[in-house]
Amino acid sequence: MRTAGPDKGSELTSAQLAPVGRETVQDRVYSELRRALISGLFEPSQVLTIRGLADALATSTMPVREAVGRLITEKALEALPNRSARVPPITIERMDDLLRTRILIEGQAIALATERITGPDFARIEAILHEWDEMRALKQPKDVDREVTLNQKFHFEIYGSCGSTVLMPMIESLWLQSGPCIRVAIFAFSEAGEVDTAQYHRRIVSALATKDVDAAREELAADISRPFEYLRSKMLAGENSGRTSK
Amino acid sequence: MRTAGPDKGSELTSAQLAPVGRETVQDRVYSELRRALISGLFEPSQVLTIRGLADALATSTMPVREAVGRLITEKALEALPNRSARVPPITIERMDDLLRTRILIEGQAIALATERITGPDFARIEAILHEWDEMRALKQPKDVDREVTLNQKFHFEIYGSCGSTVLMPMIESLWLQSGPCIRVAIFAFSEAGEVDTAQYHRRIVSALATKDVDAAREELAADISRPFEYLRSKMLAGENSGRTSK
DNA sequence: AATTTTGATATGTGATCACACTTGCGTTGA
DNA sequence: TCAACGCAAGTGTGATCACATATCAAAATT
Repeated sequence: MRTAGPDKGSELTSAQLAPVGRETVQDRVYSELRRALISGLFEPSQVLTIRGLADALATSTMPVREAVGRLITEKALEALPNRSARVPPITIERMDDLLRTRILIEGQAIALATERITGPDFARIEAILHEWDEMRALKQPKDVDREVTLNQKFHFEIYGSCGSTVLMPMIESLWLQSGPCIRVAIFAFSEAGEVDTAQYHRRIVSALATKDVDAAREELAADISRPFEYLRSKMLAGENSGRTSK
Repeated sequence: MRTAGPDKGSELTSAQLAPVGRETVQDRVYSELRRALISGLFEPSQVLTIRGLADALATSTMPVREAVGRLITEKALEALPNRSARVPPITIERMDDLLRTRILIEGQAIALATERITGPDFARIEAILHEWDEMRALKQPKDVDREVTLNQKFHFEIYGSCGSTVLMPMIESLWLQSGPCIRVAIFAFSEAGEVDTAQYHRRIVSALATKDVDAAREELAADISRPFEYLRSKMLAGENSGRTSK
């Protein structure tokens, strides 16, 4: 038997060989679509067809349709009456709804994390912030993808310390839903004078370090709100001129 | 064309015929499994096989596997390393986690609903409470299924008034996850001297009627907590004797 | 010329088949 | 007698096919 269980007295120990852990095609498709959605690769209101995605991902329709179905149940995609799927359109109401809920839930997560976070967690967080500083030091043309990824890693490193297996999937779902908005906002940020995101993150870390629950909630809310508020004002400004997502 | 769109000048208007809205087999399977889970038809730690469910539902494996996949993503089922699915086991930690999160989110929902709820909503809620009274008046052998269903209808009638399309799916997911626990608790309630659930519900309605947000949160939390606290004490009592779900 | 009809293309859904892996039981060996 | 081996049944996964429906464009009719 070649299972991961420890073989009692012979040939190989788990110290030498790590279990390889098979990953299904469906999981890869699901992860890839998740990544694309959080990074905002798909634009709001864009229609996604199963066969189209299958071709793009170089696989058959089977894993894609199951992944799309899963994404629809967590509201990362929207089911059209035709049974097709599209990435949900952006409306002001939906953005307000998302922001309000994210502050509630991620605020709770960081409150729990404040009381549980330990040294190694801080080390990992500092590593992420350091990576951010390096990126900014280079002053290269804004790498939005990298920025989005680092921002995500920073937040989830904190949330992961909250110790709640119920909150985590909810937060992931919320990020999935707000992914498209965020991308648009960050692009806008990059165009209109750079605001230092790392500064907001450092204030969050400070609150965590002093175990100040209320401050952590506050700073986190400020960090989350920023892109939403910016996008909100931008949408309100160009409301009666631009197309508001057909 | 036989679409649902209004035909301009001829035969039938939508006033006469309502769109039938085709329902796929997959949707029916999904709904049925949801219902079964919320009602607690499956016991914790029970393993569900795709072919087994397909046979029980008299369909092929295809709709079942997609429905099961969706239920796994919303944590209503759990993916085993064998790639099979089982209903998640009950642990004290998980129950506490679920309860805490439910109070947070459903509390927010009822807070929003308090400020938006209108006359017709109250009428529907009263109808549900009335139905409950009728059921109890008959003093028939406790119809646990009916009780679970009415309790669900009552809560979701309220939450539906919160106006948040982001909160609603989360609440549904939470109910899906706590379904098995609740069922066990309600059974225990029915055995050990009846506590009047309707009384708790009436207090919630009172708070809603007077638009007292804090009171509504409070009463709702009390209503939600009851079965969890009961089950918690019961599990702690029989901890070192019974099997704690392998 | 405008509208309706009709046909082709595309898409989602469900069923069936093939394959890899796991699991369990029966057999065989020491 | 007991352990190891091996075969068989069961299970999830992915591909392909068949079918109903939706969508769009061209063509025919009014």
